[in-house]
Formats: sequence, C-alpha cells, structure tokens
Amino acid sequence: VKKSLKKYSHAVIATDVAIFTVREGALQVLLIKMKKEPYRRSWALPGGLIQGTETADQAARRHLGTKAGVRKAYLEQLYTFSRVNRDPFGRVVSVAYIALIPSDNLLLTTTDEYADVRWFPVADLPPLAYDHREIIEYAIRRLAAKLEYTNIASSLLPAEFTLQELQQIYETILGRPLDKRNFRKKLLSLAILKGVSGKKTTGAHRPAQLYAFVSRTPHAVQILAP
Amino acid sequence: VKKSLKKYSHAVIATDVAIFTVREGALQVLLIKMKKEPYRRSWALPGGLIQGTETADQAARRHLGTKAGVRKAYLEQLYTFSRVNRDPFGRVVSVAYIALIPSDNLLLTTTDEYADVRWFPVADLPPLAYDHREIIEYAIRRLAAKLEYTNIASSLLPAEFTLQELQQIYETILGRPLDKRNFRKKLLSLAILKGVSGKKTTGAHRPAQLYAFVSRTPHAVQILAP
DNA sequence: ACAAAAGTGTTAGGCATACACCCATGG
DNA sequence: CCATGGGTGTATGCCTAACACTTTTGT
Repeated sequence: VKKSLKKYSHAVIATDVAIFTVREGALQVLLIKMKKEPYRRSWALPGGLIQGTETADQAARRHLGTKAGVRKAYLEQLYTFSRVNRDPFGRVVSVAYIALIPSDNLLLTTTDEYADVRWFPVADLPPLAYDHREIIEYAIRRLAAKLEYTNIASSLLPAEFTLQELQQIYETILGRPLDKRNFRKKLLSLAILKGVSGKKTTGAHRPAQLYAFVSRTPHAVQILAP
Repeated sequence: VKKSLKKYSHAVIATDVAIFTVREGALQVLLIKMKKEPYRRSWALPGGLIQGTETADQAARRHLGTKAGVRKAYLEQLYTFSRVNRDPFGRVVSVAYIALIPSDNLLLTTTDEYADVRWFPVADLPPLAYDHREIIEYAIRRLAAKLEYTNIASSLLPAEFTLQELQQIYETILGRPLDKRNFRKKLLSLAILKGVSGKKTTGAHRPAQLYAFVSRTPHAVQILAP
C-alpha cells in the first residue's frame, strides 16, 4: 500500500523552533551558528528534519534537546512555512514552533554538537539563515497576542516569582509600560496566582512577596483588556 | 546540491481545506465523497498533494478550485497535522486550511471530478476519512475565536447584506443569541460598515437596510467583548 | 537617615448589558 | 387590519485607567 505514494514528488519536512526567554529586561531568542555554506556567517533557529516515525511535535521536542540542550519547555506549533526556495539545498517545508523557557533554566544551553549557541535580544538579531527572521517575527506577534488572553507567561517564569518579575515579562514582550497598581489588582483578581511563603530580597529595599501560578497548564484567561 | 537531501526520509505533504459557509441558519462545511478503500463510505475534506513547485497556500487554492469548484474564498492556514498513521497509504503530513465563502456563492460546488460534493451542517457530520473530524473541530474553534476580534465575517457574506444577516452569522457560529440593539450599536460604532442605497424586502414586513463592509481585507477589530 | 523598590485605594469615565415599543410592509 | 420582522434609546453596573504616598529593607 505504501508503494502507491512513491510516485509523487516528495518534499522534505523539517521543523524549526524559536526558543524564547526573558532576561536582562529583554525578550531573547536562542540561535545556533551555521557551519555550512551558503550560511556560514549566519545564525539559525535550532531545528532539523522530521523522521518517518515521529510527529512534528516530537521532532520539535527532539531538536530542542539535541540542538539547544533544552529539556523542559512550553512548546506550541506556530505556522508551516513552505516557500519553494526557502532552502537552497532543495525543497524543504518547515513546521515552525514556539518554545518558552524560564530564565532560570538558561544554563543548559550548550551542547556537544554545537559550540556556538547564544541568546540574542530580538531587537538586535544577527543575519539569519533561511526565512528564520520571518519566523521569529511571526512568533513574536503570536507570543504578544497570547500573553493577553492566556496564562502563557507562567512558562517564562520559575515556579516562584515576584509580581514585579511577572509584570516585567508583560512589559518586555508588549513593549509598553503597565501601571503597577492596576496590574496587581487585575492579576490577583483572576485567581490564577497564589501567594507562597517566603520573600525575595534583592537589594537595599523592602523584600518582595513570592507568588506561584495555581496551574501552569496552558489555558485561556482574559488577562489584559482588548 | 539538491542531491544532498535525497538520502533523508521523505514524507508526502498534502493540504486539506475546510470550506465553510453559513446557510439555512447553520454553519456548514463542504465535503466530498471518497471512492477508494478503506474510506469508501466516508466523506472527506477536499485536498491533495502539494507539488514541488507550489507553496502550501497555492496548493490549497488549487484544490479549492479543482476539487470543490470554489474560485474566490478567504483562505487561512489552520494547523499542520502530522500523526504518523493518520493516512493508511503512508506517511502524509497535512497542512490544513480554513476557507470561507458567502452563502450566495454556493452554486459553484459541483465539478466533473467529483460527483458527490455536499454541504453538511457541522452539527451533523457523516463519518469522515482520516483525521478530518479533528481538523474540522479545530477549524470551528479558530473560526469562532476570530469572529470576535476580526472582520472575518465579511468573507461569509455577499457584498451587500442586512444587519440581521450579519448578526445571524455571529449567532450561528458562536452558538448563542445576541441582543439586536446592542449588536447594531456596537457594529455601527466601529466604523467598519457603511450603509448602501437599497433595501432588501423578504416578506410581509418592513424592508431591511443594506450594508457593506468598508474593507473586506481581513484585519483585526475588537468586535465582541471578551 | 537615606535610597530604592514593595505595596496599597479611590475616583471618573467608558463600555457592556439588559430591556420594550413603534415602524413599514404584504397579504 | 393584522402579522411579521426592522429599527430605535436609556439606565445600571462593571471594569479600565489615571494617579501618589507609606512601608520595609540594606547601606
């Protein structure tokens, strides 16, 4: 039965993953340095081919681990990019993904396979291979939109965090300042956070109460006004 | 150069299109009847393979014409489905699309290639081939969500329409009644509609004013409250 | 004591919601 | 003249947005 498909033109299916975190007050994306021409000078999203025995999701998760050293992450399919000449090596259709990790997971990023793995602020990207700039720009738009109506920010924070840190996630990705009092009022009224015992002291000032998400399972919540 | 990809496992890439319209007070989807086993008794979304020289978008639009006889339609990529055994004939990854057409375009649906092409209310679907039920359910969720924050309803209506017809699109897809006065107030306040000369008479009662969308280009507008 | 971030409440205005009657037409 | 859907306005409550001072800590 499988034979019947052989006669059709086959393309190669790959997956590319835009891995984001927020650190140093900026939204950053993880890139790996290309070794081969014609992209020797370029950086690229981690990714690779989808094998015959795995789904696109599984392939994305596999490349997340082997190419970027990231084990646990929020992962969501973004869009499928299929421009005919997007890859100079041949016809490659790419199923792109967004991954989010908390900034305290950052240590795991170097692997044997790729010496050059680095975070770049999305406002200051190097030359990118393929259509990866387009993918990143699309991913940022999706991320900003989802921030407003889901609890997706939980995937960018450690288990316990301060309200200030949560607010900074929003301000960084949305690119606008938010009123502290209104932000706290709104977030606390949604009952998606719970206070946990303990405070975080960061300098010569009052320590901040720690909070946690009641559920870190992604789901829709109207967090900011339209 | 192209040779270098030959060694990798190749999958076949297809596209499936969920074509929707609203008629007879119901959201309906266009299905075609399968001829081959093991899906002889089943209906399926129109679709087919993506060729080496076309993007997924182009393939979707091509199949829209050849398989379903639909020429002009709103078209949007939905999601890529990649379960390993979703197609019994072999590894086929499908890039699924949503298409929307106005209910006055309905005549074009029969083609030579497929005798059996029919609209089905989404509440009453026949047995479906592959994972097409899953695709349709996902498409409906996306459609309902986009109705609330875009002008996508314009793609389901003829150029000129009454406010009642517009409201029915919303009520049908969202599955809940809307207050007539509030709906009109809101839609007219958004300045996305313009009144056009002429009225539509449909029975023994006052004729309804005709309206048109100022722009039928899809874009975001907050139409209903969160 | 001072610098620096944490934490807290009120007010005004806009928007969504709820709700009932008159209008124009065909039969 | 009656049945049918088209068309309209107001009042209430909620939520958003704007805004400034006190508290707690380290140095």
